[in-house]
Amino acid sequence: MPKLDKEDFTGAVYEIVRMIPYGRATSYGAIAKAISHPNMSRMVGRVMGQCDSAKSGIPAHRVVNSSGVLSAKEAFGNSGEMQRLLEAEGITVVNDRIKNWKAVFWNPVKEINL
DNA sequence: TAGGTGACATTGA
DNA sequence: ATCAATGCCACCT
Repeated sequence: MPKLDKEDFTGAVYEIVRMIPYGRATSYGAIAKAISHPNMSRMVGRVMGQCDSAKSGIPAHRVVNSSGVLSAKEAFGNSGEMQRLLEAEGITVVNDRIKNWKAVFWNPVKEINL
């Protein structure tokens, strides 16, 4: 398995997030697993927080926690910006939670190994 | 250099 | 639904 430096880890996370299809979303843990680091969900979150989603072209709004809750919305400059972006893609969000999360969830591991 | 604290989490009770 | 325990890394003192 590939040994990832912190920069490589960051880059890997970026790639995964960019792969997320329109109208879908995934979780931090899923991304961590996708790069062979099942316990680094929080690091993924940290990377997302540091990355400038708008500038990097990374749809960070498609990344939520395992329950489909928008934990990161405040990182978008707050005020439901994240929710708005998701709804713009056809994802329904209620009380900071993605509706029908099970169906919206996108599994990166499947796509990568494929 | 070493140690302590925090983080966009996850899981189980 | 809410609370507590766990674990890994990055950053600051």
